[in-house]
Amino acid sequence: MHKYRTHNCGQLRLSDAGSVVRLSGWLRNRRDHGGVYFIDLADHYGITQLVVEPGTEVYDRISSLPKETVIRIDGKVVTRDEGAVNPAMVTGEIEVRISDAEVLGNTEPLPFSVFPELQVPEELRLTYRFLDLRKSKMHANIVRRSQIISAIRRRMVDLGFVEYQTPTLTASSPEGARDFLVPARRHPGKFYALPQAPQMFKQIIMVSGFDRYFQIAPCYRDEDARHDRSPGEFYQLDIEMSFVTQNDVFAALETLMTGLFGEFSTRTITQAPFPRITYADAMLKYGSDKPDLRNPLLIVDLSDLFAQTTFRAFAGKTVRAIKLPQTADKSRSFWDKLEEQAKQLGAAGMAWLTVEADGTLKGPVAKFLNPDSTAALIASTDSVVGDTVIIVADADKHKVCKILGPLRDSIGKQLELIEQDVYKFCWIVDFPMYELNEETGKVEFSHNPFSMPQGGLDALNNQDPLTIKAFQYDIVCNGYELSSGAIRNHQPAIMYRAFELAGYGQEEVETRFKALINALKYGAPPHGGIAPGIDRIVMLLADEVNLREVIMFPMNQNAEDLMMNAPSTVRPQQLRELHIQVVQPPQKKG
RNA sequence: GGGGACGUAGCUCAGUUGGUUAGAGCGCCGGCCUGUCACGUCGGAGGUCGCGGGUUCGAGCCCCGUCGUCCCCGCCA
Repeated sequence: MHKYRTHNCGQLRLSDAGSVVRLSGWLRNRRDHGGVYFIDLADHYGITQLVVEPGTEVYDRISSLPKETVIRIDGKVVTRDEGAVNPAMVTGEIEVRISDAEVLGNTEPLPFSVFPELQVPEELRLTYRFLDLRKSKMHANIVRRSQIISAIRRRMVDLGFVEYQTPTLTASSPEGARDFLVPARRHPGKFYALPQAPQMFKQIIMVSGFDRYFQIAPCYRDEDARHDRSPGEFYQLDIEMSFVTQNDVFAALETLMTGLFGEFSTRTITQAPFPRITYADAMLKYGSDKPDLRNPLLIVDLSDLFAQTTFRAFAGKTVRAIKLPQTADKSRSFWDKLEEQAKQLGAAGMAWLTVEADGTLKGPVAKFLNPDSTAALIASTDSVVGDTVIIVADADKHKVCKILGPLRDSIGKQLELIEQDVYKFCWIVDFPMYELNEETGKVEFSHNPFSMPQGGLDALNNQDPLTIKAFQYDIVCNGYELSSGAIRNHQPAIMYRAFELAGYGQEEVETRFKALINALKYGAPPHGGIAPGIDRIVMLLADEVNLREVIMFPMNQNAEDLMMNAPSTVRPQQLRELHIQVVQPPQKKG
């Protein structure tokens, strides 16, 4: 007999009744009935119920073991009585009568309950992650993550992609987020950087003639955390393709996503082709470049309607509205809270108007509307009796979006309008190539500087930079930006000009993006790609709100690994070897 | 860097207007129970109310500071 087990804890069935087996696992739970003692023995594969009677030597040995002790048992598989069958367990028709037992691993008192799976402070969970991961939900999430990644690889290969690896010790990238730096021992004062994404590598792979690249790529960015953004590191499904247009990239991703989400979920999934929404449209209708299309609410522009109004709060400003269907019966406090929320988002105020049975509008600003405007407002918001229209105005169009976008999300949730059990995908297209930095007044790249401007060199030479769009796109699912991507700028001449408009001279481009610009000079194919976030995909498919629930060993919000105690100080000798001297920031006075 | 919420037993939480000895459930320890599967039941141990200061006759509760966790803003080409 094997030293530890003949079967695992999820394996035994009715057909095994009568056989003598050996099992090992964690003592997850126990129930003492005086005359009979039950143990739930658990491992990666499942749970098997063990039974032992008091008065035996085995009982004395195991009846007082704490939960989560690792034990090995020998015993006979027996059929459970009809009334004792547990249909919720795959092993629920049998149990194992213990004849011998041995403790393989003792446990200290647990810092929290592994079973039942109660709520535990995040800090404790992360410190004792090995215990947290034993919980069935976490265990299932992590296994699911692995299956999803396997499926992605299989599907990518089926689509004709080949996985290539790229370095994780590379050069600091001049644009983008803060880098993680690694001191170079052999080069005092010089540093490697961990890649924020294999962006230049994957483009160079295309120049090298490999055509369809993918990689489950680790990416490192020194940014602060969000519920959908891990600090430090995360994984992207990095993709790049040669000789493609934007539609070719979309088609590949649509095939992957519908297949993948269909494989791992029973929810309804947007059918390909996914809706294409221009950036400008998305900002107007949803107040966001990552709209949650499960939310039926739309933002409507009423600026023209109020252009001539005597109401100073609206006159000459960007005025936009959301219609809240059948909300006339909402209490005053509902609207007050909503206005408070709008103010916290930066609004000067929020007006609301309810459509009355006689076709008039009721509300604090109704008096500023003549009958014609009233009718126009009702028409443009497509309102009927009992609907309420909320209105926000500001001289700054961006600000109105930043207020109404989150408000739209919040109202959708409050009114329970969010469609459940669906994955709604869309593409956001036609991102602007440049934007104006409000502080400096300078033109800057709004996204990836390597994107191909729509209209090419001609547009760069003859168009107002702020009106140039890029072949730059995002894929969005249920309000989460899964990825940005672009058709790249593969022509050095266009590249130099594009950077010139953003204030970079040719020499500067040569030094900062030396590898890429150099590669593009030696026969570069037109190419483009995208890089969906693996963690976010798994989070959506696992129906989790927080990324940490689908990552085995995540860092906390302060980018600390509480289990491994990272970051940590290092020995002085290590610093000397690396030619590093630590200068502590001045102490905050206490 | 800024804002918000939270911090009471190992865990989840309650704690009234500031008033006697700070409670409950789970877990833990001990007893009882032959069919449970979040078993039931009886009893017991377990507390610097995050920490420091202040107001007060009296602070878990009020004020100031500080630390920690999460969420948000900034940041994320």
